[in-house]
Amino acid sequence: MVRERAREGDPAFSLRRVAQRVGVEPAYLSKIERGEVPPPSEAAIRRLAEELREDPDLLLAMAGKVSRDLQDIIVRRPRLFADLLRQLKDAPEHALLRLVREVRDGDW
Amino acid sequence: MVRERAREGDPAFSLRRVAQRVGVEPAYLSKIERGEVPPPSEAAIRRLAEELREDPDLLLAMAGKVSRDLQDIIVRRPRLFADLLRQLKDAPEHALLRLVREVRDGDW
DNA sequence: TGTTGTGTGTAGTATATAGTACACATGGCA
DNA sequence: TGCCATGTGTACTATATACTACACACAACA
Repeated sequence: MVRERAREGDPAFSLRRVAQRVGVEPAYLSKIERGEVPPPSEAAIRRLAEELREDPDLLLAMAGKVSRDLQDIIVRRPRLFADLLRQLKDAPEHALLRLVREVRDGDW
Repeated sequence: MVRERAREGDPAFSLRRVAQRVGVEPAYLSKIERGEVPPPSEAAIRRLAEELREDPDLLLAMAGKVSRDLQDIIVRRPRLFADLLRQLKDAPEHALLRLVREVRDGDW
């Protein structure tokens, strides 16, 4: 579903070639793509993301996972970030975007 | 380290009694407390937290884990929350507290 | 028409995770 | 001093995770 797009016209993105570059067995990648097996490790997902030029956080999310570095951020100040996330859980998209922008630009 | 405090003077918080109520073997709880084994499952940590009247997010964090419900919040909008968390990673405590408060009070 | 590349089915495996079961030494206290 | 509760050491185990290895059917193409 992700690879297929890159594959259009480019044989370098055949399942076998990608699997080879990523370092997993073709049969395994095939099963991953069809959701026939549970998602691979974070490390494998990261290599896959790099190979497909996709956002690792996005691919990890598709696998129901959260990047270890993000988990570590939360783990260091669990109550603060737990509160924040649960409060933002159902916030509308535009509000979140604004918040991210404001925090980034430092005006808060 | 957590249980010990509750234990002061209260024999209901002996390792064996707590283990019994939480539903794990005393020997296992002993090893957990001394860090001799890897942290238990999220479910076991939650039962332990309830028994000790501690914040589950805090105990999970001590185990290097992040609550599944928080992970799910991120997984639903990975890019937004990934950005936000990484930007807030090194933010000073007071700034984070203010942000949490502002978001909670709705003035943003 | 044979070989080359494609995706996939089946079977097996190494390692990690998440514990249990039981025995043992120690200290209080009746 | 016999008993009971405490915490802990050793040995084992079931299940999940994260894959590999190999065989197979199909399509193109030289």
